[in-house]
Amino acid sequence: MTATAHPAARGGYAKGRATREEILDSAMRLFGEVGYHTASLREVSARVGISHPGLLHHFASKAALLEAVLVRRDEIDQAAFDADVAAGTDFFDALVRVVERNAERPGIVELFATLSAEATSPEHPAHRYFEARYRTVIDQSVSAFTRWQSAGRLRAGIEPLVAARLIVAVMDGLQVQFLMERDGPGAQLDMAAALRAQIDALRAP
Amino acid sequence: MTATAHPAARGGYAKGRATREEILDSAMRLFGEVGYHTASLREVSARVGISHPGLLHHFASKAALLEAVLVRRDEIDQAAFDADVAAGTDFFDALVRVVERNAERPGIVELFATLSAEATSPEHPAHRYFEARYRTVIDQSVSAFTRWQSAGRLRAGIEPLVAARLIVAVMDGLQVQFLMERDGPGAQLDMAAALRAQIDALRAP
DNA sequence: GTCTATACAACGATAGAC
DNA sequence: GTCTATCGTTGTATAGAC
Repeated sequence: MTATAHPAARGGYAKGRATREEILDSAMRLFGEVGYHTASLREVSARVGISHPGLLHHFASKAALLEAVLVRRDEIDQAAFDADVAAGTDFFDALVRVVERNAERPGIVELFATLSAEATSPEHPAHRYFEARYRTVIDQSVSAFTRWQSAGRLRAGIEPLVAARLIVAVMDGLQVQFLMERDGPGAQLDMAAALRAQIDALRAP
Repeated sequence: MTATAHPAARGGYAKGRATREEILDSAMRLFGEVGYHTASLREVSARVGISHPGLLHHFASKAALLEAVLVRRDEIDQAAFDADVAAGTDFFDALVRVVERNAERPGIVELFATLSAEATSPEHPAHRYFEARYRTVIDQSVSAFTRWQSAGRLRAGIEPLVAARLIVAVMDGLQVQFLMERDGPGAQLDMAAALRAQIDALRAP
């Protein structure tokens, strides 16, 4: 089926680390395009120009490849978020900026939206990853809302934990609507604006 | 419109319908247990007691079987929702009751949460189904919030369309958190209570 | 350590017999 | 309407070239 490139065509064998990065790039792109389940290891390897057992030398399984993609993507996003917060940006403003950046990369949004739902199953290879991720984001949001509460800025009758879960739920849910309408007619959903409205709604009047 | 195309002119439907129902029952159960992708046609057919080409005689593809399951599930849910509204229940109270019922059926919640994310892709067999579903729910919510607005009950600065999208986003997002924590320690997430908090947050103070 | 080649069981789907 | 047989593709495992 595919014309497998020979090692010589790719510059020899001494490319271990570089090949790994190429695989990660290729996999992140393909997972984002067609989803994790639909993407095949043979297609990822073909795009890199190696055989699929060649890929499996760098990543022991498809699940391991997925996890590496997730960790890598998270490092990039987390770095941008941390930079914002370190620069003095308000926590929720920094969240809005994350959403703004995501709106520019539908492929990544699709990957995370699909995976966070799949990974809900305890047996899914990315389950522990997403569990930890949700715990972290919710904990940080609870802290921020608790500070609001102390300053009398949190809407009465809503606990910080519930507010935190609603914020995270809105970020997740908006992604699905954003993706669902991306090919349709009319103006596209502005996720960042909707998130701002949600933050306002949780603010004391 | 639907992809469940029957061979229009065919004689013997008498026994076919019963088998069809058995397949639908079995598929809905298995999809809910292990998810759409993990479930195999061979397993569904084995539970019914036929071969998998036998199943494919009733449903042209795995995707067509999925769509039939979704339509069937939706009819049941919609009937319960409509009954609530017909009995004079407020629109948002009826939504909360939908969520309450869902909390009793994690398998169905997982099926819908996973699929609504997957079906985001325009090529997915259930894409058109979910697109229509979202349009309907959002339209109904917009109507309800517009009535709120006329009565001065909608929080100032939030448009009915944005409020509607936030409600739907919260319902979707809470499902992911609910599923993600279902096997973990501690008390389980109360989706209905969180949805009530969200509705309160969108109410004029 | 890096990679190709090959084999395997399970999958969705199709063809044709009864 | 349901079967057996078969196809191409998938994730994965192993053997071995350099």
